[in-house]
Amino acid sequence: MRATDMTPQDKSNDSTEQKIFDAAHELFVQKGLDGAKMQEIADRAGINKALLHYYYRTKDKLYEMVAKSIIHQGIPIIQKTIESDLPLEEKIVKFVDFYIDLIRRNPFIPLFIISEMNKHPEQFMEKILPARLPRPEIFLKQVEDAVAAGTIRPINPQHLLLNIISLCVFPFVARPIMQMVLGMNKPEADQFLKQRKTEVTEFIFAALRPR
Amino acid sequence: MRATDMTPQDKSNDSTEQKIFDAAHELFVQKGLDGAKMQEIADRAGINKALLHYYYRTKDKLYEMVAKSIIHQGIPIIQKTIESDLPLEEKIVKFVDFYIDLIRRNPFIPLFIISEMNKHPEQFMEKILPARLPRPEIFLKQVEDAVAAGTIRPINPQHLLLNIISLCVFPFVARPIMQMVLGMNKPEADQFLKQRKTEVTEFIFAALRPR
DNA sequence: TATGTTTTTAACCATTTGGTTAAAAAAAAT
DNA sequence: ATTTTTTTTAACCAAATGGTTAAAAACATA
Repeated sequence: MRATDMTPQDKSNDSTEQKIFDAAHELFVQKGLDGAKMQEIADRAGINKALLHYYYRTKDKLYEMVAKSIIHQGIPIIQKTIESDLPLEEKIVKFVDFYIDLIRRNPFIPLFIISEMNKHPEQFMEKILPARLPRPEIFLKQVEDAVAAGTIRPINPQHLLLNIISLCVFPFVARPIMQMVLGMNKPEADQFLKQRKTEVTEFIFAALRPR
Repeated sequence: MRATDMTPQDKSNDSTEQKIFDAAHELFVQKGLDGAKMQEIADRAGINKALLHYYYRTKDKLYEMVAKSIIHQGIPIIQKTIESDLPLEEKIVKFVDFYIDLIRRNPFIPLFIISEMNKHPEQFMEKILPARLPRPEIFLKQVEDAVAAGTIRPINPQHLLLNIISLCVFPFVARPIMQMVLGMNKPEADQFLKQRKTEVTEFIFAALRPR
């Protein structure tokens, strides 16, 4: 059984193993490895705590499987887009489109990654992060070529990639405090974040327009 | 005694109270409220655990004082710049300059805020976040006026503010994974992050240039 | 020097935590 | 129908955790 076989899903007709996984997924996302407790996971799954150990052996193993599943929900979309042969402009549009959609539906993904990556760096890097990460070489080359051809303003490709990801991710990660600073209630903030896709795309292309 | 009276500082000739605060600051930053343990804090401070309670009464109170101190290290610089009467262009340059400097020296500030804000939302919002947050009204008005005057490309002021902050903060928050995706070692990543200030400023002004 | 106050220590406490165990119950195989 | 295997239960365990207590030590004052 691999991490990709066990993902969060609909709750009806669940096996005990799936019930545990779903409960753990929710609690690890909300409270992280240290904050989520085994008894709490058992309560949420509606099972006896000893079953956690029967099916997953230790808290760490359960956590690692959940964490891998979360990573697996986020990384392939980046990979598919960044590594594709689409023309640069189309690639940027699609990346922003897909990535913001993904994060709007699953804001826990970047939140979890950032938090746990910094709280448990060794465990994260050595046990959770997949061996194969998205490779940006095609994208970087495309940016270089576009700069050389004069179709975009001169810019360091790595900084451009980082800018694109920053603009997509950060607003969702910092949502609570940004909402307060901008004086928005929840529906207003929802509406505001709905606009991110077009705002980010426009901002990036404006920034890339040759002089 | 207020949170502003107790900040992390040089370790020589410390009072016991300061030693505790410094140790707690380090450990809460590294591991968060749930991950940092009182005995661990006492060990790091080189004191007997009972003193934690003598000086700070409970873990929660110690945490809240440390958290307030961390917030206090980050927010005033935003406030001072955003709320100043500087012309818009100069305000953006100074904001990016000061803010990236602050985060480069203290990457724990946004990391702590994002992580703890999402792990303990009620405690964060009700006990830690100051009543007075930076007010963006002057900045937003300046952007509107510049758009109306045609000195910058039409853009929603709130999105612009969010874009600026995203570009400044996110690379430091996501450093470990971005470093791996971009295939950099630590010195290379340090050098790369050194360039953020000019890259971000250029990117923003390019994005704002009227058509 | 004696007294009062503050700080520190070491032992202790009740609860929580991740994990174990053996028996009972349920499911599967013969 | 019986036996074997798997799943579940409830009780238990040792260590960890945040916190308490009373006495000793250190400091300050008269």
